[in-house]
Amino acid sequence: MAVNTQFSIAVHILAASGCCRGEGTTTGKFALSVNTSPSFVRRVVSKLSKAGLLKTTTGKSGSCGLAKDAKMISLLDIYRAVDAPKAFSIHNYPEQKPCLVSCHIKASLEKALKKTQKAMEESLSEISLASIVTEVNKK
Amino acid sequence: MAVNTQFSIAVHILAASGCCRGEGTTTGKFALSVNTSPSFVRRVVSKLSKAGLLKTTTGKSGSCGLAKDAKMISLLDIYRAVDAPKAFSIHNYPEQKPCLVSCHIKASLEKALKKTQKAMEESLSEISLASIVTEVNKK
DNA sequence: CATAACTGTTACTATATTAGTCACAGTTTA
DNA sequence: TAAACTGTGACTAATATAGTAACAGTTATG
Repeated sequence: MAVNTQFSIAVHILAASGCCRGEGTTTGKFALSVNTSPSFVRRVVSKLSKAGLLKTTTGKSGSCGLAKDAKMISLLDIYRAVDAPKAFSIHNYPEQKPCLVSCHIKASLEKALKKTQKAMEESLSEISLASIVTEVNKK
Repeated sequence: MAVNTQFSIAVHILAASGCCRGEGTTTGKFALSVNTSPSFVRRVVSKLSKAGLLKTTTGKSGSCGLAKDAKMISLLDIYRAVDAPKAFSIHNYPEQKPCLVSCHIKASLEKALKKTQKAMEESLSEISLASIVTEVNKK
C-alpha cells in the first residue's frame, strides 16, 4: 500500500466532475465510484481545490465542479496538486571522505535525474483532462 | 523508508566499480561507501549481476567489476535491473456499474500514463554510466 | 430557527513496502 | 584447512500511505 495512488484518484475525481454535470458530484458519490472512504476523497478534493482545479461549495447540496475548462487542465497540474513523490529518490548518507564516488555521486546523479524528471513532467503536461474525459465517454 | 532507493544505490555501486579499478571492489567496501550494510549491497549486486551489468567473482579475493564498458550501460539498464516501481500506480478497485467514469477511467489513464512512462525511460536510456563516472572524476 | 447534508480538517489505526540485520551455504585463493 | 569473498533466506524495524472516525464550519430547505 505504500504506493501513492492519490494522483490516479485525483484524475478520477476530476474526470467525474467533468462528466457528471448535474448529478450530485459529492465526495460521498465519488467515494463510491472510487471505492474508498469519503474522508480520503475529501482529503484529495481539498488539495485539488487549493490548487485551483476544483471548485467546491459547502453546506447542504454542496458539490464539486471543475474550476476551469477540462482542456485547460493537464495531468501535470494534477500531479503537482497532489504533490506526488518524485519519480526517483536518491539515498541520503554521509560522505565517506576517502571515497571519491561517495563524495560526488549524489550531485552527479541529481543532475542526471533532473533531466528525467523534466521529461516526465513535459509528457504529463501534454495530456489534458479533456482527452481523458473524451476517452471515457467514447466507450 | 517506503521509497525505493535501490536504483541510486545501484548506480553508486556501478560507478564505484568503474572508477576504482584495482582497489578492492568488494561488497564490504561498497557498504562503507554507500553507508549501508554489506548484506543489502550484496542483494543489489546480485540483481546487477543477473542483469549482466556487473561481473562478480566468488571466493577469497572475490570482487565486482563492470561486465561491459561504462559507455554501453545506460541508466535505463540499471533501472530495469533493480526493477524499480513504475513512476505511477493506478489505484485498483472493482468497477461501480452505474458509473461510467468508474468503469472506463482505468483504461484511459493507463493509456495516457504509458506515454509518460515511455518518455521517462527514453530519457534514462540517453544517460550513460560513463557520463556519471566522468562527472564524478571531474571534481 | 432547526435540521439535514455537505466540505474541511485533525487524529488515530492498519497495512504494505522497503531497508537493515543476522545467519549460513557455497566458492576460491593462499 | 582456513580465510575472505558472494549469494540467499528469514526475520525485524522503519516509514509512507490508505483507511477510519469524529467534529467543526457552512448553507439550503422545511
